[in-house]
Amino acid sequence: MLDRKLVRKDPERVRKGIAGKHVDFDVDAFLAKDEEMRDLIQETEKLKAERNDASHEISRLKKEKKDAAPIIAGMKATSIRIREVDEALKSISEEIDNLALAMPNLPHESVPYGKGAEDNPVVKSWGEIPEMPEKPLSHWEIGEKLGILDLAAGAKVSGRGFVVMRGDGALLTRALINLFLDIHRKQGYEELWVPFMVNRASMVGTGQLPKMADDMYHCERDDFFLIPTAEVPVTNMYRDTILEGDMLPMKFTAYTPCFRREAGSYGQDTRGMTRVHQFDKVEMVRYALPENSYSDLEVLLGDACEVLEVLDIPYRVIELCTGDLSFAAAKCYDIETWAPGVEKWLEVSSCSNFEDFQARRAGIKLRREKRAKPEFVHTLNGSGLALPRVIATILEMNQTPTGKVRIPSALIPFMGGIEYLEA
RNA sequence: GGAGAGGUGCCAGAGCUGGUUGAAUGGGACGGUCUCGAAAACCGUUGAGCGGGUAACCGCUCCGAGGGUUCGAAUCCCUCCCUCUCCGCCA
Repeated sequence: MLDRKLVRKDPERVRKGIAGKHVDFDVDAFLAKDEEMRDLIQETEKLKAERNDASHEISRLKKEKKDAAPIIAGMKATSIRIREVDEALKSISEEIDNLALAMPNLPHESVPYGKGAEDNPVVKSWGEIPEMPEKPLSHWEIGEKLGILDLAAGAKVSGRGFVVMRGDGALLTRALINLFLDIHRKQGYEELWVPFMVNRASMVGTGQLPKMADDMYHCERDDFFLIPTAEVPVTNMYRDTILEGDMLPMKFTAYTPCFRREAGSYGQDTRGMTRVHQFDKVEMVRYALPENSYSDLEVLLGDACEVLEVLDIPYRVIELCTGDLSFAAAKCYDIETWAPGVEKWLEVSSCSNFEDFQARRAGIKLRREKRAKPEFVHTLNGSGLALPRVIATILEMNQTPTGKVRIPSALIPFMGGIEYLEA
């Protein structure tokens, strides 16, 4: 959510920011409604002040055993009017709230302007892509050959977009989760284990709702949502909370499965495990002081990159341009690894600064000094990392001419000493 | 799932026979007096959101959430959520 006062005061800046994201939003219609609402607020408040005065008067008269009937009779009309105005006010503020929730965050001034993914600049590259066999196999071919990835089984028990990992494949998943969490703990993140289903307020808090409703799995009976990322439970832990100034910064890491309907992406990545409905991810979430959030974003990005460096996997970092930036983000870096089998860069991490956008929605504030006015915190998060794409990269990048897959050395201790995946 | 108890300010805890109660009292925290310093004691301060105003300030709302009754509700009624105790069921 944006600061409503900012929208009033500097609509031009808001219009520009929204336009940069290529989102359709009528700022003027919003402002018109906002003004209408403020008129109603003033009317009802005036009436209520009247009513409060009369109430005191009635109370006084009754105590003095005097007749209050005339005032009471007079207040009946006022009361009815208050009810009418409040009703109108309620309906218009609901409209405004819905509009406000659909207004995207504004890109940070440092974000390059662009239309879409093709305009995202590469800002960093690390490692060398090793020499590959003539025709590198895709991860699903390797996975099936080694018997560690069973897509048919996944399709049978659940459906398309679900995978079964078996044997050393299952072990690989577990090993990666452990390695990732260990790295983040060393980086100073507090490890959390959180619910995988959350309530509606949490989904609104981090910005998944109402905009992305179609991409979420919903348990209607209990109105629970399967989390699309650990960001949701971790960021919402402090929903409607005023933090003490010295609590910041806070940083958390959590492993969770992630559930996504991928409603808008039919036809993309239809094979393999690079786009599935359920996947595993280790996430980092930071609560930052506003003045530090951008330096924190760089640190967060570095913390995610470190995971790939530990695994000795080459990567590149791209900065999302305005047009490719997600709804809630003010600035975002994606980390991508090369998958020679599918000949694609895979997004294994996304590190974003939401500034106070989520904090406003979720009501996460901080009080710097004892009696200071609470202000909104900044929230950030980044994947560290998304498992299936890392696995795809490892399988494709580390495949040998003899059909084996070399396990990155840092991972071997987590794999019970296994150095190669082989049939 | 069944039975009961309860959800009030930073915490504890009154109020709940409807009427200056945003809320007693205690604790904590902060500021001050006292002291060489500290403790104790004493005095004072101590919620958030919204609207109006350059500001000082003024007004409105909030006692789990949402409705209702009433001139007026923390206080009465209804629905929902959550917590605790007991029973049942269960990994």
